Parts: sequence; structure tokens; C-alpha cells
Amino acid sequence: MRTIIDRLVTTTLERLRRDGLFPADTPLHFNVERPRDKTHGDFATNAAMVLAKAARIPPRLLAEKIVAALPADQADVEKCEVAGPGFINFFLSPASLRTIITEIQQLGNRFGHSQIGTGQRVQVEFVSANPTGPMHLGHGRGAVTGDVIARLLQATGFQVEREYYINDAGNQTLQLGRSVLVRYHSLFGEDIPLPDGCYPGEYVREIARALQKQDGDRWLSTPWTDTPPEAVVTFAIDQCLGWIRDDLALLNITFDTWFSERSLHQQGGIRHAIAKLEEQDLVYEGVLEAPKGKQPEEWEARPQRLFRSSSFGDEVDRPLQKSDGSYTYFAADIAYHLHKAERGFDALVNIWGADHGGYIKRVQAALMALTGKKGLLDVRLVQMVNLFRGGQPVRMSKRSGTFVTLREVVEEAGSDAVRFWFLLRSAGASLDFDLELAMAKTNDNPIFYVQYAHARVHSVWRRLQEKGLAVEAGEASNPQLARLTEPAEYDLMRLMSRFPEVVEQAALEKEPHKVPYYLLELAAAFHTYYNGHKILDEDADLRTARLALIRAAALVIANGLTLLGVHAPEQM
RNA sequence: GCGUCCGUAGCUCAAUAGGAUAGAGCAACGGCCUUCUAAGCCGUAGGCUACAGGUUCGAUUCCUGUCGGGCGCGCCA
Repeated sequence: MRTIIDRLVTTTLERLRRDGLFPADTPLHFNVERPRDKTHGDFATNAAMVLAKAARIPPRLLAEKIVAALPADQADVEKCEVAGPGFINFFLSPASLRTIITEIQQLGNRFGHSQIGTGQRVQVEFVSANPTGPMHLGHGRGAVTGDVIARLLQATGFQVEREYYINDAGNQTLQLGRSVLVRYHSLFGEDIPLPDGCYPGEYVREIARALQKQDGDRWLSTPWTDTPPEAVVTFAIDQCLGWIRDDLALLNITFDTWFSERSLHQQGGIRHAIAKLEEQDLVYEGVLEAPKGKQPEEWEARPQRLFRSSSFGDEVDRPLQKSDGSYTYFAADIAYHLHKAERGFDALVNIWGADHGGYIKRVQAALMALTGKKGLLDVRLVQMVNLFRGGQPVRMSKRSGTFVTLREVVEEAGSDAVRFWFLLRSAGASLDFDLELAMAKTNDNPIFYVQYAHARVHSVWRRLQEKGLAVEAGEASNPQLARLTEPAEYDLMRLMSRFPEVVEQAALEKEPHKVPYYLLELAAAFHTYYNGHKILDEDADLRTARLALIRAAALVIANGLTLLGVHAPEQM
């Protein structure tokens, strides 16, 4: 629909340009947008305001000229008028508005999908929680956000690959192995206080018990003070990954690729990446200065191997190797992202926790240096989640053991509620999740509001069948649809026709929260309509038309919820 | 100190790539069920968009600065 207006304006402007209203080299850039206020029509363009300077006449006057030059025989446009500082507002004809119902009928669950991303491969990397323990709420939010961004990109035609990066090579995995070994020894009667840096959670004992079950006393001869054996470390990681997989499955989230950092080391990926940087003379031995604000006493200058990230937009150069010669996490990250780039993706999307925000510039710098492409990697930060119950904050602390896991919350509130709530804020804003509210069956719980709208439509449908009228309620004909003339009916049609635009925008901007907000709007419009109008009217044609309208609405709601990974129940 | 995200109604948050008179929900107040699910609807009230400048036809949105908050800041991941 939007493209119709767009083309209309473009052709008109081109003609005016040929007629000499503006110089022949004037670029015809303008917007066609949905006005916020519906008294401003269905679409508006700012063309006259943008081009007024080139035409050397006031915006409103230019707008008049454009309107006068529009072709008169437009079936879709009922009227257009000049308003405000020079907007041209287009009002669609009723017949044009009604076509959305037929379109939705025909497209079914494909309505809202588009092809704008066709031919482009995008990788979305998300969650990537360290496999050293259970997932918490923040991981869950990142998981849902990444999952829905992936779904949105798929719906808009992108070829999407979902990837989980497993940090199975770092120091913290050794700590996990050591923690398990300590607990394992405890199982055989040794009383060992938990050493510094070890993981205190009960789950560590669980891993130890599983290890005992599998290997018996095989590791008893290994002192817990030693570097933990690789088999123990791997065992522990696999246990944790199993839990993570289970937790994600509860949220209906799966991945195409589980990428192991360890495999990157084994394949020499890090040496490969550093060598590529060295080829460009971007690596050097140097000493970093103490950051401003840091006390000099706390700072000991050390020579390190550094990457010239400051040449690519980072504040300072960053270390690739520790003083003991081993690689930093950053070095592995460079290698990983180079590996991604070498796999030929057209775009990379990372979902990170907000505490990793400081790493965006350096990774982008490395990618720019290695690929020469500037905007290859887009990192979306997800802010933290605060857990509440009935308005009271749930205190969480790893040490005190009052740590609430993602699993506990999903099991209590359900996947639908958790997903919807996580998506109800823009990712950049921190989020309060109230267990009581998320499960409440009241109208202050948005998910019930939306699902209820969907269920209501199906309720009407069931009622229809009880009355034995189902047969006549197939697809509505155009003359029947023409019976839809109520303002509330046009409101619904307008809203529904916006759905593909919402999906497209949410996908391109990677802002999933726009979808639930849209669905709330659509549900509200439906509830208003439902309350004020009888669907199962005595008049068969009107009844058929209204049924077609609300079934279309239900379909759009269902499509939207599907994009969010949330169920659309037919009965509540 | 530097970087980064944020600051919008009493509360929680939106605001379509810079658009017109900044919108919802909750809380408050007043209405609507002999009718398809009242888990709903309608109405009233609530604002110097933290503050000060700048860019332009036009700023909640972009730039600079100030204030206030979250996160981060050489070998942890």
C-alpha cells in the first residue's frame, strides 16, 4: 500500500521536474509515512517541505502544485490535501482499505512476511553464556531477544544462522573443573573448604555426583590442588551445556551452530588471526598507560603484545597476549569474529549483555582491520532484568544462595509470559519482571490482553458453529465486504495493513519490542470493535463480512505472536 | 577521569530512519453486562520530554555542554 503512494508521488515529481519546476539535477528524496494522527489520513509525504528550497517556492504552495499534478483517476486514493507546514495527506478509499482483508485471507500465515532480505545471509550470535553454571534471567532476556531478532530477519527474507559461542577454553572452565574436583573429593569424605575463585553453587555438587556415578573413584588420586584433568573439565562443561540446552528448549529456542572456542584454539585460529593483523603491521610490543583516574600505585606498567585498535575507532590499543604469553580473551574474540567473516556472512549480529558494552569498539575495530568492511558487525546490548514478586524485589545473591535461575522462573510463569514480558521493553532499557504480574489473568497483564483478543475471535467462531451457520462463513465477497463501513472497522483494517511495515521495521532496526507494542494496539482496536458491534448479526452478508474482518484480525495477532515465539490460544 | 547506555504523566514504559496537537497500561475518579467470553469497553484528569545552547522549514529524536542514574575501564571471561 505504501509503495503505491510512493510511486504515485515519485512519478508526479518526475513530471514536475521535467516541466522545469525544479532543476533537472534535483534528487527526489522524500518520505511516505503513516501519520500519527488519523485525521491526517492514511499516508503523508514530506516531499513539498524537502523540495521547497529546490523549487524556490514556499512548501505549502509547492504542495498545492504537487496535489494538482497528481493523476485524477486513482482508485486507491479518495482524497488528498495539504496540511500543516506542507504535508500532503493521502486518504485511502474504503474499497482500497478493504482489500487488506482479502489479502490476509489469501496470504494466511505468510501475511507480514517480506522479501527485503532475500539473498543475504545473516548470522545472529546470542546467549553464549559461559558453560559454568545455570542460566540466570539476564541470559534469558538475551536469549529471547536474539531469538526474536532471528525470527524477524527470517520473516523478512534473510537467510539466518543462529549461533551459540561456547566459552570452553578459558580460565573459568578450569575453575569449574577444580570446583567439581573439590566437591568430588568431598563426596568421598574429605572435608575441603571451598577455595577462592571456585563456584559455590549446589549444582557443582550435582556435577560431582554425576562424575562419581560415571567414573567411580577414578579421580580420587588426582589432588584437587592440581590443574583439573581435561576429562573432568569437559565433563563439567558438558553437564552445564546440557542444562543450558534444556533451559533454552523450555523457551522454545534452538541453535543451528554451537561453536566451540576450544576448537578455535585447536585449529590455530588465533595464530591465523594474529598473523593476518601482523601482515598489516597492526601488532606491536608496547606498554599501555594507566587509565585516567586510576591511582598510579595500582598500576604496574608491563610490556604486552598489542593490537592497534585505536587506528580503527577504539580509544586505546588492546592486548592480545598476557604477560605469561598466553592469549587474552580478546585475541580469541578476534579470531572468532574473523572466522565468522570468513564464513561469508553478509551481516553479523551479536546480542550481548550490557556489561560487555565496552568491548564493542575493539571487536569492530578488529573486524574492520581484517575485512576492510565497516559495518559488518552490529552488536545489540541487552540490559539487566530485575526480578519482582508482587511488587517486592526478589533479592538475589550468588553467595547467599538465594539465586533464582531462569529455569525456575520459566517453570513458574511459563514460556509465553516470560518471552512476552522480556520483549515488552526496548533492549536498551533495564526491565522489571514481576512473577505475579506476568502470570496474572487480569488486564494489567499485556500478554493476556493480546491472547484474549485472539481467543475471543475463535469463541465467536465456535458460537457460529453452534448455531449451524459455519457453512456460509467462508470467504467474504467484495460486495459483502462493502458492508463494512463503521469507523471501528476501518480502524482495524488500517492497523492490520500496518503489520508488514511493523515487522519490516522491527527486523531492520533489530528492535523486537515494536511487535508486542503493535499487537497491544491491534488487540485494543479489536476489543473496542467487539464491544460495540455484534459480529453475528441477523443480516447474513454483514455477518459474513464482519466474520471475515475479525478472522483476519485473529490471523494477524497469531502471526505476530508466532514471530515472538508465543502461543495464540483459541480458548482461554 | 574516560567510554557506553539511559533520563518522557504519580508509577512502568512507547513515540514509525527529524515530522503535525508527545501516546498507552497501572494507580485515581465517573459510566457500560436480559446481546457473540466484563480476562472486556467508554469517559475525566494527569507533561517546560532532566537542564542550557546549537543544527533547520520542524528536535523526545541529531551535535556540544551541565546535572543525575546503570554498566564497563591493562593479564578475568
